[in-house]
Amino acid sequence: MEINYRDNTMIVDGLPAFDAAQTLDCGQCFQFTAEGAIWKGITGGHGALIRQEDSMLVVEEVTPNPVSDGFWRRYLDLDRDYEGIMAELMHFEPMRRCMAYAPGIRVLRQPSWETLLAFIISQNNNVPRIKGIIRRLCEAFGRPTAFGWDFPRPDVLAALNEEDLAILRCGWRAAYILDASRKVASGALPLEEIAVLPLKEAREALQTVKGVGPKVAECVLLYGMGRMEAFPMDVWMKRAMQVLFDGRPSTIFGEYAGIAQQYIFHYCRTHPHEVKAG
DNA sequence: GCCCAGGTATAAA
DNA sequence: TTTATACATGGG
Repeated sequence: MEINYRDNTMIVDGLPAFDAAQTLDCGQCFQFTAEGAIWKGITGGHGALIRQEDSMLVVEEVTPNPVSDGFWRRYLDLDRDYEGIMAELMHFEPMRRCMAYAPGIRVLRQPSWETLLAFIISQNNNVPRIKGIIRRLCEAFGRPTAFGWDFPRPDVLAALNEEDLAILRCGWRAAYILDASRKVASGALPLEEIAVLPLKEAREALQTVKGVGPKVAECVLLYGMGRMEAFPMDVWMKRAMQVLFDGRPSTIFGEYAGIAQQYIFHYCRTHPHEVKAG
């Protein structure tokens, strides 16, 4: 793999196991939309156009940040050895099926604050509607840029009340958004510090937020804190584990349980009949 | 109209 | 400790 920076563009040649559509539209993040073959999104204050040309991944930063600052390199987790991880996961037969279906999924390393809110919003919800709520959240309370609206800061949301959030049309989750915002803004929930705690302690800290249960906490750890050993579990995954893996525990996947889970999740979402049939 | 969605808080058994 | 229910909104 070779990374080159030119003006405001990062060009990655020979990146294994990456497909923009599979990675950006598999339900792990909600701020990207496709316009033709170009994926457009803003996260962490960085707006970019992402496209693939032959063996190259092209990330064009369109907000006034230097693309060479490493944000997208970290976000896309370019330095992780996916070939090695996938070789390990290949030892499990059902994993082979899942990885063969969408071999271009990489688990993103998203900003923890955005991930926390996104997965609070995601509960008992569907992906199109989650995207809509987050878009309205950014448009109403985020910082406008030349490219679009950045994600709102916790202190901005902390000063609001439930009526202010009515425009989001997010239902009862408004109270959860406010509780998370206030805990982060006040310093009661230091996300950077929580990210490096032992897994059990990190889970407990996240779950002090109203509306954050075991599932949301696990998603924040995996997608927003770089904890690849975390393992988001939900009704789909429980069923999938039973059907595909005879109910064996997630620990069989070792330190990359979360990455394995993402392949399984995407497969189950797109093959509901197979999983339901059992 | 109907079912359901990357769940959680709450109460009850 | 486990199980049942309500919860706001709207996509399909």
